[in-house]
Amino acid sequence: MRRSEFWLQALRQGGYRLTAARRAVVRVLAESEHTLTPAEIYQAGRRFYPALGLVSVYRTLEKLEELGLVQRVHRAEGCNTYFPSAEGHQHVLLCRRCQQAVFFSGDDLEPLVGRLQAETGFRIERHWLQLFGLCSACREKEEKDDE
Amino acid sequence: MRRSEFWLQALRQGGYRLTAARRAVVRVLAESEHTLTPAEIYQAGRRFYPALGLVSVYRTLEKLEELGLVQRVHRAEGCNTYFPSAEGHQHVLLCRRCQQAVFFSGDDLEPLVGRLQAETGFRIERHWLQLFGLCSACREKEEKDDE
DNA sequence: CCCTTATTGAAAAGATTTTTCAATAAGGGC
DNA sequence: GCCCTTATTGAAAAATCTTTTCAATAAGGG
Ligand SMILES: [Mn+2]
Ligand SMILES: [Mn+2]
Ligand SMILES: [Zn+2]
Ligand SMILES: [Zn+2]
Repeated sequence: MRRSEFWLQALRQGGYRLTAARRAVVRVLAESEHTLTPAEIYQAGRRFYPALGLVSVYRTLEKLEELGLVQRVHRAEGCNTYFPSAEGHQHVLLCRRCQQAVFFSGDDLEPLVGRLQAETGFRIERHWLQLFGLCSACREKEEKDDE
Repeated sequence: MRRSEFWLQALRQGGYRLTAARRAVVRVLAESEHTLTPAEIYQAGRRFYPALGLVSVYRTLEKLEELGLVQRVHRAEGCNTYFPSAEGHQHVLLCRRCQQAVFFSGDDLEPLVGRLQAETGFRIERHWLQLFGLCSACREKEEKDDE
């Protein structure tokens, strides 16, 4: 099943109605390979549903986040971009130029977490890990710019 | 040398004047063990210098960040808290209840980064790592609340 | 002790997000 | 299919947070 269909179904099961506004937001974000701001989702969404309001973008994001389907992605330049949530324990690798986002897994923080719990007395409950760099397409473009 | 003295000296060397507003911000943030918002710095700063303006807090944070002395700390509840910068390669462990922040080092992400560069074609340049939990004091308080 | 000018706080402006509200339409029950 | 209830909508207003403007002030080199 496509991710957007799954999201629509999850919204329904969460007791929410399926509206044109929600369909537009889901269509834009569920299939995106890039993190998107509310304003970007709004712009893109209006191509599918021109009456879409920015308020409904915010409201739909809120519901998708609550259902665990969407996550907020923070960056140095701004903390209001959104992306489909990881499935299972994954984090994102982000291109600083084009905002492409790729999931990865396999961080092995257990030893570190264990050691720090012992040393600091904290009970460690969660962690954020994000990797930043340049995707291969942007690396080529950047080299071209340097000439 | 105390961290606040060092910061004042660094501001001077950066070509900035030492004013009462800057001294107040430095005094509050340099010795803090907790991440602080601009509004919290403003409130605390006014106890040392009642004429302090919120604008000067923002402007001082901007300079301290530019000099690499202060870093912004992001959390789920908000992305506008500040804390002294790590020295060398360190990250922070944060208490979700009292905002206490503790530096740590020793994350070993090299193997992961190497593997992902090969797999994805990204050139990975930096990473964010933050650990969240409960400090020991807050753990006790939370247990008491549960009774 | 000047003099230049960086810096200040207050107020205004900008940017982003949330709330309010009357109109609309989703979708369960018939 | 057709109601009827009420969740949802978009526009406008309000609330928040941050930045800019500006005339007054004070830092600090000479
Ligand atoms: Mn992990
Ligand atoms: Mn690290
Ligand atoms: Zn890229
Ligand atoms: Zn704590």
